[in-house]
Amino acid sequence: MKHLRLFEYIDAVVRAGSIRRASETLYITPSALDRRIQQVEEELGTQIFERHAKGMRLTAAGEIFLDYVRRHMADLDRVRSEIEGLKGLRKGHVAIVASQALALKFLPEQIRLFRSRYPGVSFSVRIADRGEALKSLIAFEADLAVVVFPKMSSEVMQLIMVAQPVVALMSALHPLAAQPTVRLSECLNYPLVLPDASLGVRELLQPILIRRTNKAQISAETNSFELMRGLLQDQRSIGFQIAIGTPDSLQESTIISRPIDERDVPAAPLICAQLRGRTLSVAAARFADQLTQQLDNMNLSV
Amino acid sequence: MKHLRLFEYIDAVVRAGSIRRASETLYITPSALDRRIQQVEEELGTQIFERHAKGMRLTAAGEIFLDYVRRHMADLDRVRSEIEGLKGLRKGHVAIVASQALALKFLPEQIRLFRSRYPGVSFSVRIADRGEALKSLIAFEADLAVVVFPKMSSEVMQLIMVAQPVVALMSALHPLAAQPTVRLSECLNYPLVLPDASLGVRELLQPILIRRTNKAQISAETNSFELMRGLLQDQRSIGFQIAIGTPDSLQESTIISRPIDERDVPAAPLICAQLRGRTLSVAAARFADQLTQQLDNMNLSV
DNA sequence: GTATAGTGTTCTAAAAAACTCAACGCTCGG
DNA sequence: CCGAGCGTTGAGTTTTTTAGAACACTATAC
Repeated sequence: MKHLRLFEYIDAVVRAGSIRRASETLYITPSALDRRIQQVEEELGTQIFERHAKGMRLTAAGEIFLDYVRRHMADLDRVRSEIEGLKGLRKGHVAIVASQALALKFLPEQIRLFRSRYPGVSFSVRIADRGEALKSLIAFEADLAVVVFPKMSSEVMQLIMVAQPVVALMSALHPLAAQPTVRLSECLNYPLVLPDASLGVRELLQPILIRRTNKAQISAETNSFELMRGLLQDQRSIGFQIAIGTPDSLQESTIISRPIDERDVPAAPLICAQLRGRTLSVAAARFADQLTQQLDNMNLSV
Repeated sequence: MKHLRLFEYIDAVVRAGSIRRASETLYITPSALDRRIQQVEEELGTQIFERHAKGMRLTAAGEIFLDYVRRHMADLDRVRSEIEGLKGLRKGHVAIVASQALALKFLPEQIRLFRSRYPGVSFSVRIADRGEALKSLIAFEADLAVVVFPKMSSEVMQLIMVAQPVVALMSALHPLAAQPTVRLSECLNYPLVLPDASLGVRELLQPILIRRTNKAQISAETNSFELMRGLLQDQRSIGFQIAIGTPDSLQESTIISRPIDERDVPAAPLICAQLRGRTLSVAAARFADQLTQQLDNMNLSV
């Protein structure tokens, strides 16, 4: 929409941190950008930005105004979506930020399912760690967050939570692959490939591993489950993941998962959340419905 | 603010009901107005207005969009107010819609009290009947409503309610003026000046009067308490009002009030309300605080 | 029926706003 | 002390918005 170009300008300047950098992403000149910001400040009767030698920082008034700007932009998206919704959700967009565990299987399946019913709805999915995911919600960059073991804040509203058991990942040719379930102590006999601190699973394992630190041999730490699966091809190493993020054993995968005995490792909370007080677009709200329903079913079957 | 001129245009067209009438209040030509509306409709991909021979009516999509427009105009007011609030509420505005009973004493006192603390805050007060008052809230024309015996809707949020006893009004020279309190049956011996159906007090009296319709002699019905007080100068007639709306007996008023026995007439609910889900401006919120506090004190002392 | 008064709309040109380009003054870090 | 980055300004250009008059349409009154 034409009339909120000004809002996009302000938002861009905040994100870029300076007029000149923002002007590049906006494809306009710094002078034009500067003038419009000055105009707003004049209309408000207050400085929105502190001018600094290396850029612009928001003032207290600017923080208030930025919040208004972002809410306003997100709200217009919702309005457009609702208007489209009058015609049966033919168009729409859902912006998701999610933990890595969901990138392999869960989200692709869910999006495929949703788009089979609503082909006109498009998706943008950003994979991020738990901290960044919630930040994205607050900055109105994402409609929904699906995150493993997040540290919740009061600004974020939890839509559903399911407990996800932690599983051990290994090559199909691994000695432990023959067992239906494994004990954590068995895993410690093999080299471990651990998720790093940015991932939720690690936070669950950490206190347990510390107690047995002399037994465990940590061969690698990574923030990429893809890399982890690659390392497991040595047929010796063992990795960890939550159940929902494991490769589908039906497909010809060389990596398999085995549940870890519940007594050894507690389940990981997986939550779906949105920004508190925000009204989601029709498309996002309906996708959230689908997610909560599917996750709920999953919860019951476990 | 410059960038929401478009919003004001749309709002004005809705209020005026036609482009030409709206263009007069906006001081622009109908053609300019028409073009910008068409531009919005093109950007939204939908008609916002139904074109009718005698004007424009909102479509379903238009209703959604108008709600967005009005919410955001009100929200910008709040944002500006909050920014001013950073400097100690030096400026601000509160728009009130209230029942007639409050126009004589209560609201003037409250506004005087508030402005003694915050001289920079201005007020606009519209006196309206119960139906119109709530409509004003919903149309974002007023921040707060103070109404006698309103029929609440789910869109409106009640901030406080106090029970207001109904009192009889009469000349200071009236036969009943000698008594500290009166019974309703005593009043029926005199000509009655009744508030009309648009006023809350009438709704309380109506079922009681119907039962004694043969005894009561109704000399006048009016929607103006001012007129009522004028009619009472005959030293015979009796009028009705809620306690908060009666003239101050300390001042040299020729009209006095006497409580009616509680067994005869139930108390009238007086409520202060705002639009549900709306965040008030700093000034309006603080005035609402004052109102609820004062009303609450009043409630305890009764 | 037909005139009429109201409506939305389109065409033109003019006014206003937004933007570009080039230059300036400033502050920081090497 | 200098250079790289920053925000800012002035003059000129482009785009957007508005004005004014004319047109097409539809209810309503006569």
